[in-house]
Amino acid sequence: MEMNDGVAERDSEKRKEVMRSDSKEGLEPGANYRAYPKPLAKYEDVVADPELFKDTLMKLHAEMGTKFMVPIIGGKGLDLHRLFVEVTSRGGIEKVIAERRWREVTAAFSFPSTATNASFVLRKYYLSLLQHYEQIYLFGSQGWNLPNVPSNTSLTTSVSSQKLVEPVKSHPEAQAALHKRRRNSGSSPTYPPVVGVIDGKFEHGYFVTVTVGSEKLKGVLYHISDQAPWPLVCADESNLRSPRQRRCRKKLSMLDPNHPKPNRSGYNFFFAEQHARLKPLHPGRDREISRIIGVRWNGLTETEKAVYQERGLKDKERYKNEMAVYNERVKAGQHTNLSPIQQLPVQPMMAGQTDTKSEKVDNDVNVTDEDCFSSDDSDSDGESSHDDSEMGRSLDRSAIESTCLAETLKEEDRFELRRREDEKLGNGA
DNA sequence: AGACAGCCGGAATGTGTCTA
DNA sequence: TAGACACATTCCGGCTGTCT
Repeated sequence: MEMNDGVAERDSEKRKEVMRSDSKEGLEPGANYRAYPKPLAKYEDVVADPELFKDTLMKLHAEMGTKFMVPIIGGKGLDLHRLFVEVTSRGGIEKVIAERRWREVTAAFSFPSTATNASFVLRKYYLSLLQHYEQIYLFGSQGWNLPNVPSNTSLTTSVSSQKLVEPVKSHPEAQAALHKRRRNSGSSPTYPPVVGVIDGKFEHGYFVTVTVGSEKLKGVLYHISDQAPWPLVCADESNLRSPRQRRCRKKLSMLDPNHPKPNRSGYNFFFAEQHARLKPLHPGRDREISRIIGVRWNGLTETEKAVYQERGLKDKERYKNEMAVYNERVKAGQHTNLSPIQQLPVQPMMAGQTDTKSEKVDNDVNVTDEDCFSSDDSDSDGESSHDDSEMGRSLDRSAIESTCLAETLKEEDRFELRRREDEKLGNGA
């Protein structure tokens, strides 16, 4: 087995710590609370001894009254011990899913090429056969809540235990599927508003107080990723290198619809104009269009360029003025839509899920921090490359009911109109 | 690094159907 | 009913160029 993943090991230890401390005060036994059987061995022991693993796993299923069998994949019995080791050595099922490492896990089994959906099947079996086992032996969890409890009312439980409330729904794909179904059905459940306040921070997460409707709950948001614990913060912009991180930065600038749109250069205006002209002539050949525009730009005389550069200068001036007004507003403490992080609506989320594309999917009403701040994923991020059509799709998909995003869009629309008017004025002049 | 545009293709995942 | 398979869907980075 490869427990050479020191980071994963440390993560496990930290998760255990959180679970332990949390289980003392956070996971309050309720009507749906079920205590786990005591572990019969240490995690290290079951990892080292496949027989002990099998024995303890069967006993667990017997005690919990759940069905246990060795699944057949690709004509062979699935090595559950290996599956358990592969997954837990990567930090557990949640982390594997969140970090999209199922492929790695699947690769460890050398399934025949005919088993095309092996990773999907592996995950299915892990969830049904090993998830509780993982909770007990890896995380030291002492209990869990039965499904049917509205998941959004259970942030009082630890993050890890909360994910057990509706384990299937907690996973990105399942959430995506869920959302898909919701989209198809055209209906969505309504949840009470959830507002979270960060009480404190520790190395791998935050202590939070969450108000769910009229209920005040305390809990832990645990980030198990090796990356920055709060991807939306992007505090250190010097580290913003990858496109994903760049998008975080853009996202932040997009957050506040009152933030002036950065000025565009003369070339930007030229590009937009030429693109609109060339698009019908070269459908589906955008890269070529870009290249042509570049050639054309270089072929312009200084006088011709000056026309666009003048527009660029005007836009620069516009940006300068708007920024001055904006900065004054910020100084005066007037509203920008950029809420202090402590006041952000917080979606109950599971450990390691801060970077998954689907968590907001699970939230049809409330706005998650992801909706507004995600550095990643979420096609609603308004990435330049997925502009209008993508935005429309994403709205349709997930955020149409999101107050924050809807407001943001309204503001953006207004601003866009303003921008276009400016442009017209620029053209007229 | 991000602004402008938006399609392409790979990867991951979901879903439906067929077979033993 | 589980497994295998094919197809559909979704996501996201990359690509083009130049400028600020």
